[in-house]
Amino acid sequence: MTDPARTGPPATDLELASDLVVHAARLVRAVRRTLDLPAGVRLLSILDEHGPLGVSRLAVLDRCSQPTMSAAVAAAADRGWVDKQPNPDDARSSVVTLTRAGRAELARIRRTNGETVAARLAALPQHSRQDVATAVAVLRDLLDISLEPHDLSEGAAR
Amino acid sequence: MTDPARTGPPATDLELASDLVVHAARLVRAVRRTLDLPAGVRLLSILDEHGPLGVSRLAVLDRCSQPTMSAAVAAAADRGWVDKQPNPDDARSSVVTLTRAGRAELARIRRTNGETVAARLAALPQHSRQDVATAVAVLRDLLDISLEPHDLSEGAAR
DNA sequence: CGACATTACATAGGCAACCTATGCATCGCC
DNA sequence: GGCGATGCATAGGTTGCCTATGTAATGTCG
Repeated sequence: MTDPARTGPPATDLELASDLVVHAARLVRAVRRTLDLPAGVRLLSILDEHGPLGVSRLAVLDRCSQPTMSAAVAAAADRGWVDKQPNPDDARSSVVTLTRAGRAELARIRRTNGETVAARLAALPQHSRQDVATAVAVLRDLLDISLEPHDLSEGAAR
Repeated sequence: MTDPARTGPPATDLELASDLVVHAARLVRAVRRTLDLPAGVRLLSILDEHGPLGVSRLAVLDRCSQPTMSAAVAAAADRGWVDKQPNPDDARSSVVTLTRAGRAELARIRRTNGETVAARLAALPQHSRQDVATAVAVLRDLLDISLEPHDLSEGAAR
């Protein structure tokens, strides 16, 4: 298994953190190849989590640029997954809402992808369901703190 | 924080597995934006782990197509990170080897990326080092079993 | 109330990473 | 020697994402 020529087994915090990213990248591509992972899924996922939002705020939450999110919203709107209306309180901004069809599409993708991944996880006796939850939590929290600390956190609540 | 309109909090195995992929995708893009994550890193990482290999085998290990790996190898060879020689035992195939410079480059990227990610992880008191190790293991093992079951698993070592 | 910075979004243009399809040379085998 | 299988390269096209920039609406301030 181990090759004597390798630099060293992943042991340090640095290698661990680096490996986290590398393996995440591999997983994403592997999923994109075999399953169905359009970029718009993340948009639907955010709207499902946070409710209606404007484009810029969506971009921040997805850690992408505003033009990228504009395109994603336009594409999703074309397919009827989201509804984009001008904000009545601010003519500059929009309000993007998850439609019923979008919710169904999100559920469909979650189901298909989830089934595959869950099946593979089930074949790994060394990893409990709790381990997967831990992995998800690590990834999520890792991103949360990489945002601007004060402004974007759901301005609706206040 | 929670919005009453949302479909539901991630609870089922399916949603958990799906969220794993979505969050992984977000992390990868977030890292690509701020840090340095050229595609070739994965190639170097594989060579570091497994030692010299041919292009097709590398592609399988990285879960990418063979042409993609051919391009990655060519790019890495241009920069002196790998050495590509014809296989003396089989004129069809090549043997790609990690050079000293490639090893150094891999160490550099692991250091810079690792420092950033590790620093952010350190700012998350709710996640232990063990949690990160768990996350890495889940991602890695998840990919291991998605391969052909018998042939490619470093047939050399055993 | 008019000038000016700020904010929210759209558009233009381009690049990087991948993929499928296909061609070519070699190897294994009968 | 013919023939399928294997290893790799090339061609062509798609997706995803970025920076730079323009435009319109909003807040601010003299």
